[in-house]
Amino acid sequence: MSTAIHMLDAAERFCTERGLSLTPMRRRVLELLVEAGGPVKAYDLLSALKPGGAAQPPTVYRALDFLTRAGLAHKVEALNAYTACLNGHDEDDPCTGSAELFICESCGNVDERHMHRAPTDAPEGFVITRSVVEHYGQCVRCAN
Amino acid sequence: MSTAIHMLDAAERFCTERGLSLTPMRRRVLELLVEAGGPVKAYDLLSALKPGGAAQPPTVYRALDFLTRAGLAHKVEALNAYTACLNGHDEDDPCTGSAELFICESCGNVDERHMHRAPTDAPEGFVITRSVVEHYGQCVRCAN
DNA sequence: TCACGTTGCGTAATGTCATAACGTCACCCC
DNA sequence: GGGGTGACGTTATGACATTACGCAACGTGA
Repeated sequence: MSTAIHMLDAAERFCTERGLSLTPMRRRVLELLVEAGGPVKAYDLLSALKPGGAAQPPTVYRALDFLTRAGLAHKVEALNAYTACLNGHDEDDPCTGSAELFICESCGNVDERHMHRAPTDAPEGFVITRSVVEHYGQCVRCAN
Repeated sequence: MSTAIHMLDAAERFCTERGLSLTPMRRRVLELLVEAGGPVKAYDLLSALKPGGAAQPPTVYRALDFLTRAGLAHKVEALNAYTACLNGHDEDDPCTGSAELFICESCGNVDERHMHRAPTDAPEGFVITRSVVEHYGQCVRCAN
């Protein structure tokens, strides 16, 4: 799958440009997320990392923390899982950290939109710093 | 606070009308959520229930499951916490289960809007069954 | 009236998700 | 070459949630 390689290369460039260090461990975790193509649990990543050095929880959580801070991955709150950011990080469209996720409960696929719109019906004067928006249902393939 | 009592009475009527049984345990948990006026952790509810019979996790989780299914409470996914549904359940505006939450990170207050709008930018043909929408930031009082 | 299914809750144990606290190593930089 | 910093290993623990089993209360229909 060349798209996966492309995404990793893009991530590499993305980090270099910003002085972030995409270490082997972080790159490996991102690679696993990209390969999965959907939400992955932290402990599943942990298992996947094992063959080649016994990894402990903090290792993978630190990597996930870096990736989510950098905008290269998102946490799926309602699943306690993590997914690679689908955005091309090689364009001038860096991920802001507030993505709108569409999660298919049948095939596990995740589609991602970046929120351009602010909620029109926010309480008077409420200042939003972070949003969690996750839609669950069925993608077009599974709905039929 | 008479609003709390009003909310519990409304919940009582809401359940009666629908053949749901708001048992003492469920009522007590809802009461604690209403009193808190913001997100509460399951284990905090558990502690609050203790004096008067040692409660175990399943007890409170069962009550929360009932309340969320009935639409009387919501889970705040990003906090692993629960909050009473602010909607008046005595009007013809039953909670659909998909609320949009505005959570103040300073004072912990939660404001709630019901989503009337569907996302305009959903993937082609995606059928949404459930949405999680949580905005974090500062309410108008804390922002100043 | 009694057998039977259903519902709600008690209880013990366990599973799952995440972090704290500490040490070490490599690197950079003056 | 001392000192700060960042990344990661390691051990232990904390925080959140569920499984599995049992029993009592209640309603229903034979």
